[in-house]
Amino acid sequence: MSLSIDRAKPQAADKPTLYKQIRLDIERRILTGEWPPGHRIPFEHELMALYGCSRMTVSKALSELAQADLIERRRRAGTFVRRPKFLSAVLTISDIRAEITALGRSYFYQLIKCSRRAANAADGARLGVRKTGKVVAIACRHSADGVPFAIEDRLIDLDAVPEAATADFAIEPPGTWLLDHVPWTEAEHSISAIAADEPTATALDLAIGAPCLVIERHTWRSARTLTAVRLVYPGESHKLVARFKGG
Amino acid sequence: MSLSIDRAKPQAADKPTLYKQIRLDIERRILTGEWPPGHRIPFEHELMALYGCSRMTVSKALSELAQADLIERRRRAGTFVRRPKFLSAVLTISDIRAEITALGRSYFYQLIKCSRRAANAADGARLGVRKTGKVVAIACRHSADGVPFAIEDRLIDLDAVPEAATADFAIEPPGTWLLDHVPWTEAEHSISAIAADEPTATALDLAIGAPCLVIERHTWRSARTLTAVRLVYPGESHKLVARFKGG
DNA sequence: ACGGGGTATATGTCTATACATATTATCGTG
DNA sequence: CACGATAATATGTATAGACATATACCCCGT
Repeated sequence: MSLSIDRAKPQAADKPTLYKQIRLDIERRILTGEWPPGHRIPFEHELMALYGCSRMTVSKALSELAQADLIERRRRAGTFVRRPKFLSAVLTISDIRAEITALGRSYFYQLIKCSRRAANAADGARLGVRKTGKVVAIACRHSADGVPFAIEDRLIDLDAVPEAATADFAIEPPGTWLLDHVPWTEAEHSISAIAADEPTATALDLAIGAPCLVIERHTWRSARTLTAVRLVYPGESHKLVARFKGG
Repeated sequence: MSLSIDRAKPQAADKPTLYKQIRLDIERRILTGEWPPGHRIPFEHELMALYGCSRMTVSKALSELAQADLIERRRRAGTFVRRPKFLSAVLTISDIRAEITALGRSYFYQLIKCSRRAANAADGARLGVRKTGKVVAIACRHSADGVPFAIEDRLIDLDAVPEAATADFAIEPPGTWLLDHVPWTEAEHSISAIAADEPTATALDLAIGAPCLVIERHTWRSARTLTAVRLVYPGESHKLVARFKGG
């Protein structure tokens, strides 16, 4: 087909490649609402004619949009704009040390307690494992500019992470050490608010009953529990921010 | 090439398609740590030989992994396993009505206040717009099984969402109406914990000073503010759960 | 009216090939 | 040795064609 040659030369002028143009074009129509959720977007052969390109090219554009969950493709039926299922956001919870130093504040870490022991029933329940082996239990505190920032209460399964037995958590925070040494595949976060009990209030320098933000995180490597951690932040001075952009 | 024919017949036995097998295989090696961050994965021509397929096929597998941010591809240099940037999680905040009914609980919605007015300075600051036009201000309460679940305090920019002037928020919760009628491109969430003040405590049937989880969400469509909402949940009875799985 | 079976059709996967482009490696020259 | 031109190479984009597969739809018989 000579049309492809006609377009091939001025291609140097267009910065974006053809499939990316198509992808962005469709994306724009969806995000502006021109093609609302449920709308059937043109068939591949129609888009071929529209953009004057081969089917593989429009298919590549559509496949990427499908992978990004903006559209849904159904055989024989066509391709449809997806209803934004839920309002979802990518919540980035970085390592606390990195988070504090990124803000230009001084970081101070204090190990409160660190014990290696056989897991008891409570530990087993918290890690979600039946067979109880050895664990490391750590309590520590993170401070920024001398002010308590968060307290951390962590269990590490030594059967899954034997290297943790030799790590020195008096020097390096366990979260930082784990991120650097242990690959993980899945994590689950649970966020809630509590009133500070006496030990928490003392550790965070708050009044008893003050609101605190609690993040509990459970981390696995292919169905194997690695660690469970509970982080408590002063509620009114700490915010989690998550930003989502479509596309 | 006859090799492709050799593989074509037993293909009926293999459930996953060839490129998906390749994709999963590489994904597995990355997630198990066999190929750690920074590792250069085999060149396309090596993978072609390994799996006995064409370059387009391995390219498709690698492109999807690149889109999912598991690998990074550099011309002339090769393809490399990406270092997991941060511990990030996809936080799904669904529509409250959907969230409650999905749990099999009865949903009850109550409009407390709804006024259409010219934006004052506080409204402008909250919406992040300089030029103040008209807004809709809504206060309402969501209940599950007759128990207060969350209170909502929302501003909608009528210049950006003129249809909101005619919607009846006595019948349908504003969050649900917006999700169904207004496309958005960006959202930002901020999560914190507060102590319940008097009106909050009354509305949620809590003691004054009880910890509450607060989610503030700002939604845009291409840099244009649509709505800002503040949701307050009883802190100890509500949890946000975010799950992340690699790949 | 209803259900079953066949067919048309849109997407899904794959091949072989071609040329473009970015970037590294190499080589030659001052 | 420094440095700039040049070649080599891995990925990036695009094509035309082929066959696979799921399924919406029509038609037909009951």
